[in-house]
Amino acid sequence: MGGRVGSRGDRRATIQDVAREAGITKGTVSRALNGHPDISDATRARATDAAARLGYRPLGSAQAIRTGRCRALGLVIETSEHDAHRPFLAEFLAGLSQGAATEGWTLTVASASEDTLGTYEMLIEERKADGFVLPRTRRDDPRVAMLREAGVPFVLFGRHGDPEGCAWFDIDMATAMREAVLRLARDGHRRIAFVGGSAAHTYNGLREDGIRAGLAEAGLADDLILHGALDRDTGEAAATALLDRTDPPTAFIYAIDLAALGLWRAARKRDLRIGEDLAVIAYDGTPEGAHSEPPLATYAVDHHNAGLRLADLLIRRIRGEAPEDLRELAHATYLDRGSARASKYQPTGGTT
Amino acid sequence: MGGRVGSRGDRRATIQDVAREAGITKGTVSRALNGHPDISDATRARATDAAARLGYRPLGSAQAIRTGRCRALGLVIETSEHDAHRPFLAEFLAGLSQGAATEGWTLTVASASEDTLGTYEMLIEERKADGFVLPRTRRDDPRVAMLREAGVPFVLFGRHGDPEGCAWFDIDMATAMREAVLRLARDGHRRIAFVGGSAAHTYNGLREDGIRAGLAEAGLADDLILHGALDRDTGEAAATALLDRTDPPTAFIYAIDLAALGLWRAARKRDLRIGEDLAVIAYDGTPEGAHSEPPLATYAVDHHNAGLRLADLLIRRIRGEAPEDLRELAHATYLDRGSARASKYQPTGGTT
DNA sequence: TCTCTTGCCGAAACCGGTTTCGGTGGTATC
DNA sequence: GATACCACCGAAACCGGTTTCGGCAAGAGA
Repeated sequence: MGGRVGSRGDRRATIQDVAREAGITKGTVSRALNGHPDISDATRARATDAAARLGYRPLGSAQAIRTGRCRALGLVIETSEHDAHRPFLAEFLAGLSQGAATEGWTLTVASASEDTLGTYEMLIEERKADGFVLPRTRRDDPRVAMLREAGVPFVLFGRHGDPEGCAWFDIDMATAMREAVLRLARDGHRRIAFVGGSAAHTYNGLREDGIRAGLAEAGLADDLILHGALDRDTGEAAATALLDRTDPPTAFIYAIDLAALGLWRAARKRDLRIGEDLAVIAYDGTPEGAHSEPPLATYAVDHHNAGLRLADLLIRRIRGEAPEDLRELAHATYLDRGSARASKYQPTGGTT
Repeated sequence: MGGRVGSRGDRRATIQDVAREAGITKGTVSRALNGHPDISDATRARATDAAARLGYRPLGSAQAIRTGRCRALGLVIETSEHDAHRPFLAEFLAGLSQGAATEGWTLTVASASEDTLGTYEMLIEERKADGFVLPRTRRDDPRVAMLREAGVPFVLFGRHGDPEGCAWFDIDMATAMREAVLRLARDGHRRIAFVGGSAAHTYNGLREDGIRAGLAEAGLADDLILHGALDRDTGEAAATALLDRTDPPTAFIYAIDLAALGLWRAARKRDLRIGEDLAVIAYDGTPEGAHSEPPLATYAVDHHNAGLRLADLLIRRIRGEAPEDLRELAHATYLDRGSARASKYQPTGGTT
């Protein structure tokens, strides 16, 4: 069915077959196909033609043993992490492997529950990956230190405290959060709370920075800032703490969608209605947000694209480009949904 | 830092180094380490000792070129699939790669948006995987036909219409669904609906079989069966259609959690309350189900364990065990939550 | 016309393993 | 005591590529 034109039975074509077909030696075929300069155009054409005729594709492991490159990107998923990133994993993986595939690379996935660094070391030692994508970067990330010292290429999804030697792709989340503040302030809110996530991760500081910038720009107080809300339960707890203050917020910004959904429960217990008494905007773009009542306004991240870009950046890093040239910042897109409004505070509605 | 004891500088130890260290030839080391019978115990001990001293680990790609095995499991995720399985992907992947790791294998992930079979063929052609895990099996699955013909080992997560030559791991979902029917019937429900998912996939028929068995056992009619509910919207549509009948159901069983959540909206529009006027049980165990009001009763699947088992089965399949010996059926665990009750129909409550 | 480059390619070594083949020494058999 | 057999290991081929090295022929310069 496939229609392979193997020179001999059903075996896959080897470089020897190509050499025979083209009437040159296998060494020459190798150099021709890999673009070495000391091959004439005519010979190169004969090699590529013969390769195409036979459907030749070099065997990755065979090249790996000489070149030391296996043309695979590594990704280690940490099962101990809180699962805020779970919903995106499929999109992200698809983007990564698709980006790798366009260059003929593959994606090697490993998981680590405890000894994360050991997992990386094993993959390096056994040459299962030429470089790594590091998701969920921490402010001071041990993986960065380790890979830096080992001289193994890597690219961050997120940023790092010390960007020296780091290539990265990230979302301009500070701008998004600043925008969120200004958006709510424009609607008349004067008491805007921010509920952050994990303090150890870089995203949290960056989002807080944006919040503080927005608050300053709007001339509002920054006394309603909390952290540590990672899921629905902790998000509810944070909301409860804030709503119980003497001068409670009328609007919330959450660093994480899933945590924001905890506000619904906290609000119900106090007979406050989101979209009327309270406004809330979050960040991530998880599918669940679209199904709450009212739906959750959020800054959505395109994780498929993130995977695509990270694969490209990492491959270029492995090929030797300078990390300083491999840094990209993309934007989150605002999904304007019901939860962002609080009719009590709308210009058309009640008082300020 | 790592403390490798490489015989020469920082280079990783090769089989030559081990041979030198043990005072035997590299061929003998290879045979000793791979358990060939024609090696004396004494020599084998010297080889393993030397290997341990040097921290030797064979280079996968080097073995691959001779043995034809790369010691990697392949997984192709189809991005075009509806995203009912997304929430589990992280757990599932973790299980798979962990299961692979225990045998020293790795997991190669690729994605396919259109040409799924082509993706498999490419991975086979380039020997990026020794076998495949096929998730979301269809009743008549083209991947099975292709891999069967190509002679490439595979293992199904789910079952197949023609089990010939198929190894698989699956959940005994028929029993779960049958139990669900009996559970609801015991609570006094006489009108029990079943809302299935994708008819092309095997899971749907198996779940329907269980439902019908349960209905027959309870002596109830099977006129409330619908299919095609894959997400919240289609789940709501199915619920609407059923509730609008002249003799509507008082209890629902959904084949998919996510679809079951669509019942909440349909019920609200009719002023029916789940946990009071209506009972619902679903299947999957998605995290979202725990946060609805009332929480969704469901048969939860341990996807991490599924990954673990599938990795083990596939590796054994690749090593040559007969597919008939590589079939496992696990059980879903019932999460008894609020949505399963309908106080109107409880023995303590109203009439039958 | 002769030498010196230079472009281009073949031959062979090499990468790190696995596998085949043959030979050695020791023990059992006649 | 000669032969057959067996357990065991060294030597070398092999897997499918890449890379080094050297030589040949053509063109440039004297």
